[in-house]
Amino acid sequence: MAVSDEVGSVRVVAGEAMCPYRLVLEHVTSRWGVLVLIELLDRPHRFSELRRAIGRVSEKMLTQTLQTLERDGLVHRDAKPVIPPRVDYSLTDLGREAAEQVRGLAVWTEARMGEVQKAREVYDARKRDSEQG
Amino acid sequence: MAVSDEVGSVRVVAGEAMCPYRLVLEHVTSRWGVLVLIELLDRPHRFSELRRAIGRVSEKMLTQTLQTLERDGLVHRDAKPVIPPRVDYSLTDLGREAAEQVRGLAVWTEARMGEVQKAREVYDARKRDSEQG
DNA sequence: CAGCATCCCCGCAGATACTG
DNA sequence: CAGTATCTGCGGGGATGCTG
Repeated sequence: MAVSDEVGSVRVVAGEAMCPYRLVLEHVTSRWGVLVLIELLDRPHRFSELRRAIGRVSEKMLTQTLQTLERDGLVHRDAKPVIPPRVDYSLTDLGREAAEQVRGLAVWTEARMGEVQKAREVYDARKRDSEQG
Repeated sequence: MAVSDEVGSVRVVAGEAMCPYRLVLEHVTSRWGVLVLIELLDRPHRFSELRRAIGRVSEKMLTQTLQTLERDGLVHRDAKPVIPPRVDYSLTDLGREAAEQVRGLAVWTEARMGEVQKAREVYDARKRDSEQG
């Protein structure tokens, strides 16, 4: 078979076909990545602690998110060889830096959330007016 | 038709069924939202300027992102009634605050990108070893 | 408890065509 | 130029079941 027949099917993990800058940015700003980083900034967590703390995250997505962050060197995974298994996740130094940036965003969001919601109401009201009136 | 037949199809905009806090956070950390905010922090942009500046964003996604950010009161849309149409997008005061937080993340990412990539190589190498060796 | 494997849905996002 | 409208795929992500 010709090599050219293969290239079409060559596939890296979704989204990897972009510049490294955006790739890293997307990992730390990913839906669950953001929440994981913020939680871990507080203190190390076990897997199930993270699940409870974040809430409404599936096992699969949490695992996936943690693996991505670990691979990027932001999260440290400490699996203790005991029964039942116990795995602790914590931030690396690099991860702590990232998490602090993310926290800035989170703090801002919490502070301004009300204003955002008001802005939405204004926007929606205007839109209704321009459509009906 | 019974109302109960309808409820299944009742659908708000995707992802709206979550707490407002996360919702706002997801808008500003969204794939294109991040990049738009950063670009606009520099200066106001026209629609096509944004497209070029960001690169590889479809018209549709850019429009959608801008509408979301406008609705949230982060971006101001100034449509001038001229032909050909000219629309300028800029940050509101609220948007500027958000954008500055996002920029922190972007600056960090650019600075530490190299370390992240190294961490990945280490991770991948370890994984290969543990699988083969 | 912490994960992996599998199945499957639906919604994000790109492509295309059209409008003011 | 700056959008809307419509179609389509494919991959994110949830649900479930199983393993060490």
